[in-house]
Amino acid sequence: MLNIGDVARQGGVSVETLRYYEQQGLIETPDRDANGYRKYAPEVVRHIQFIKRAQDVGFTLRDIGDLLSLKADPGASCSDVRDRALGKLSEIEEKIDVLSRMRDVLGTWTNACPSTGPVSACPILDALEARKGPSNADR
Amino acid sequence: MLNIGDVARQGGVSVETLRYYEQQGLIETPDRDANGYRKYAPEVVRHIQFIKRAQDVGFTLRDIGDLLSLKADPGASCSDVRDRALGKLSEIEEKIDVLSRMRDVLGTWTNACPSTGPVSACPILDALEARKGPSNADR
DNA sequence: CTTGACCCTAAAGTATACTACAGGGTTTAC
DNA sequence: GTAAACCCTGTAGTATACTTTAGGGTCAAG
Repeated sequence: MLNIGDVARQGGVSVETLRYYEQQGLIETPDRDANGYRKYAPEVVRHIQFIKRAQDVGFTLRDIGDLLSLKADPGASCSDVRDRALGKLSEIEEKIDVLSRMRDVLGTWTNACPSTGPVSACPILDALEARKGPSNADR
Repeated sequence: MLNIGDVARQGGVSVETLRYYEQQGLIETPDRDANGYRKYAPEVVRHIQFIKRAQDVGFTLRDIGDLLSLKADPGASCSDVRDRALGKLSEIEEKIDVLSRMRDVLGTWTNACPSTGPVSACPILDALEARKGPSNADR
């Protein structure tokens, strides 16, 4: 059995984060020692790594809670998980699209800038001032 | 002269947003009418559109404050503005890189998923559980 | 002269994922 | 026996860009 500090070290998170995850229902409420200390089975470390890897591919803690429910539900199907992953995939692709458009516009503008001369003749500021650039349909 | 509601409508923002921008120093403090109402010159609408377009290409309000300072500073050079734009450009490219990696991983995983069968045999959950996927060097 | 639309301020709430702080027990090593 | 290192709870703070709420004046139309 591990103390919270052991789990934190092995899982690569802080003890505060562990308590936070517990509070958010992402970690099963651990048993307590006579002194009130949380006592963890070693398996919880893998559980935390699951959470961290899911974050790494873009899932929020809320998403991860869902994923964990599916994981624990014998009636759930693989396609349920796949659906979450596909949903996240399109969220990410949308973000990439938005950012790519920003990149393109900024690229155009910085190329147009001679980088010498006063701000009064700055093509970037001009572009921001005039009705140019992307619409703000998104965000 | 315009009331705040007029400016809001013409600028495509809410009156609360305008008061917020003023509080943040992004809009010059307007004169007040005898009744205490803010009175704006019509030019302020362009100013607000400047802010919104800058947001559209990824600048934060803090960034925009900087940009506005440069714009107002006769001693500032065009290259100062360009530097901000280039800095923002690399921030955006970095974000795109992170997201692209997420997309690639999620794409691989969803392709590997047969989408039938119980969660107990889900390759996506397996991938999250095992030491696979990107390191969390970023975020 | 009243009703609805508009204006004002100041403070608190929203979302996300923690981090930090205050105040206080426990355990381990020397 | 004492000091460092660890554990506990509960609350508040962080960043960003607003939105909402509470409580209260003002203006134009009928």
